Amino acid sequence: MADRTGTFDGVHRRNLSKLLVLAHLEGPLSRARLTAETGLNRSTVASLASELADLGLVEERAPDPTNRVGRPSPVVAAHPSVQAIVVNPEVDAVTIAAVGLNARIVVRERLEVDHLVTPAETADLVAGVLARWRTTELRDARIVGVGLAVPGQVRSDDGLVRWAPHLEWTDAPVRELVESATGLPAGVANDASLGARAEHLFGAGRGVDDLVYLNGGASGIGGGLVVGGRLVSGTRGYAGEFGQNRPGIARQDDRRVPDGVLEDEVSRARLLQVVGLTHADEPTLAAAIAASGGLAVAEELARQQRILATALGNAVNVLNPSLIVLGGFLATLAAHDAAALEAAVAAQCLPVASEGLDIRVAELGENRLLIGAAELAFARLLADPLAD
Amino acid sequence: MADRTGTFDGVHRRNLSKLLVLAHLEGPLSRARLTAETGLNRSTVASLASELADLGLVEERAPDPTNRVGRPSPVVAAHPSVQAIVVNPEVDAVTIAAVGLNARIVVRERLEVDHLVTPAETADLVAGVLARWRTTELRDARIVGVGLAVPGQVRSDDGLVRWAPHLEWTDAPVRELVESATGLPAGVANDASLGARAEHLFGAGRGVDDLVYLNGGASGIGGGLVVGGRLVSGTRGYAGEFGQNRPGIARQDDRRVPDGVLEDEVSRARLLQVVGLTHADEPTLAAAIAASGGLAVAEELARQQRILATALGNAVNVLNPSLIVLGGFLATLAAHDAAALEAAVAAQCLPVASEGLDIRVAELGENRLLIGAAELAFARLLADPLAD
DNA sequence: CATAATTTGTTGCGCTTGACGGCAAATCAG
DNA sequence: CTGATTTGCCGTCAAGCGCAACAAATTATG
Repeated sequence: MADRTGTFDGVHRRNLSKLLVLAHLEGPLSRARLTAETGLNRSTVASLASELADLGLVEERAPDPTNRVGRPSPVVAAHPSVQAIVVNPEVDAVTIAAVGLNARIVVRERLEVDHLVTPAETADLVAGVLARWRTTELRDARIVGVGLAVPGQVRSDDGLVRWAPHLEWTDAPVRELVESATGLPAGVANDASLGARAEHLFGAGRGVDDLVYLNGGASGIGGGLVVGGRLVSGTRGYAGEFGQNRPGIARQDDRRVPDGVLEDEVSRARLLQVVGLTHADEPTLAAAIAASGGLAVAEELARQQRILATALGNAVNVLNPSLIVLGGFLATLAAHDAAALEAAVAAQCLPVASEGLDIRVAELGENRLLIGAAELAFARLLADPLAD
Repeated sequence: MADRTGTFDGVHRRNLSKLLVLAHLEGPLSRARLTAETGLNRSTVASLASELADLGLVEERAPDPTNRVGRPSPVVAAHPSVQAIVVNPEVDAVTIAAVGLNARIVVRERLEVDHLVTPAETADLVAGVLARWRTTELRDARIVGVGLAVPGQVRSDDGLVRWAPHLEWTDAPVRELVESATGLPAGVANDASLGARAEHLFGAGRGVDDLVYLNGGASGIGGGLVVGGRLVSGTRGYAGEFGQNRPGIARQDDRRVPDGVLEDEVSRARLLQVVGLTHADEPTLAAAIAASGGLAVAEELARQQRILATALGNAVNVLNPSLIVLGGFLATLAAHDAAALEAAVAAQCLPVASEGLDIRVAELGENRLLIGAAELAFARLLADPLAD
């Protein structure tokens, strides 16, 4: 009905939210820091914090021993037993984990599969694992929801997976399937977007308000963008598909695919091929590249960097971010000659737009998607801790 | 010091702001509609509205005669005598106008110049015109600030014009110059960004939360983007420079400039050339194109559409907007064969991303930049009507 | 033309909730 | 052990919104 914005109740809820978000994002914080951070009154923070504690959403612990003058301030921490179940279905496995409100992974299980899982199978797998965990690791946990990171386009309204090419899912109502299998509210989003969110909140993009994130995987390039501190989803949730872009290619002989898209030209498969591997994880590929002194390898790296630089330059012109975060094989590609990439990007965009632009490698490891997906499940709670 | 967010005072200020913004954007509104729109209580709206009236920011008029049952509701309208001075320096002229809080242009004057104006000259021109107006048209006006729309890159922190190539301004502190010449607070921004803001708030993009705006001018292509209902400025304010992008060009012989950018390939000058004109305003160019049955003209239009479609497809992949607004000669280019352009864009981006995508022509005429610039001047007032 | 129905302004009251100030508590410096 | 400093705790205060009852102004109905 009414969105309580503008009323007193709304203020209260927003203040609770603000505290909980701080505890969630910044980790354990003293009450004193919370008052400083929120600008609220000491007494107000005290009452809000104890309200959150009563709700079981935060723990108030004894003060940390600090070496400063004055009365020690109790530490407020997001309650670790408030948890989200997160799911990442892939071609060869389904990873399921539980993530605490303190953003730490509690349990994690990778279920290898010998065939492509269907949406219904995925839901059943989640329900099964959850039922087992509920009697063991998560006996005392309070599970607030499920977040799914899906390699495909997900409609944000209803979580419908419109198309996940590698899983061969089309218009899959996986959100509803998971909700009815588990009895928990679920959220679904594109995996790369969730990676962007994770890197923004907990990784290389901490505290940065405008960033572009690109991840290079085995099957293509995905991404996400943060504008003004908020993850961009677009109208329907399909934003961030950098891999499908067609960047300019200045040298005609740099092109491999006629009318190809970015991920046709800048691809992990081509890197593997040129170093003579068929399958390899990222460290192995990076090592192989570093070890190789071959001209062909150097050529291919330079070619891919040139095309990537144009794509990044385009993004910089349009979005004027202060940071570009590269993950997966794009991190390997960038790390190989970071200065060259930075220079190429700067050369391909408006001079002022690249001022103060930083290009960094993603920090979070393989848990990135899980942490991002947990944000989906925590979103409601964080936005309004009183919304049951 | 503290940003009063989260306190009661903050609620009050936000509510005042909400009402004023509604009156500003939606035009005159009944108090009844305001209560519905804000979700606040009748009595609250009454008190807020009369507070705004006391501040001289809105007028409360007698009810409009409506044919509906029930007691008529007084109409609240943004006060037209609360005004902004707006300035648009160009190569051949400086346009100065006064815009009311009701978003209507009160006075407008185009001062032709026979040389490139300097920032200091611009400031003097503004101060001179303003002084004259203050004794005539604007005798009873309450001028709250100045907004400048500059064709160049403007740093958002301090309004420094980093580079305006056609005006030949470099690192021009035009904001400070105007502020000290007029004694009014001033804001400066890129002209195309302000065009995007105007089209978003009052033009083809009304009510649309995610849109991309591209304007084709004589000297290039500028643009702006709205994400989640907010104009994107980027870290330093340089966002929206679509004209400097390098989109993929599938057919090699479509390229005119080696390693050229979008505005090298998709250009008004090339259109003029192919129809055999040297100078023409937009209607003249459009008429010439429509009149010409020549193959060369059709070829050039199709070529430019192809390249534009790739650039737009890239933007759609990344931003998933629900609307693309085209202005200037890009509107002419699009109108020539709208279906072809839509199809080409859809073919160049992820299928789901173009679902429900609309491509429209800009609605606001030559006053677009002025109305956008007024938003700069009104921003403070609208965000916090009590902030003196 | 009179009465009913409907919508909305007006008024006074109450309640929620954050700010404020005084005091106590807990630490460190010397 | 004393003073300084920081912070928690508690009682009081007040700003401002919701609410409900009533009044006012219009249309619908017979």
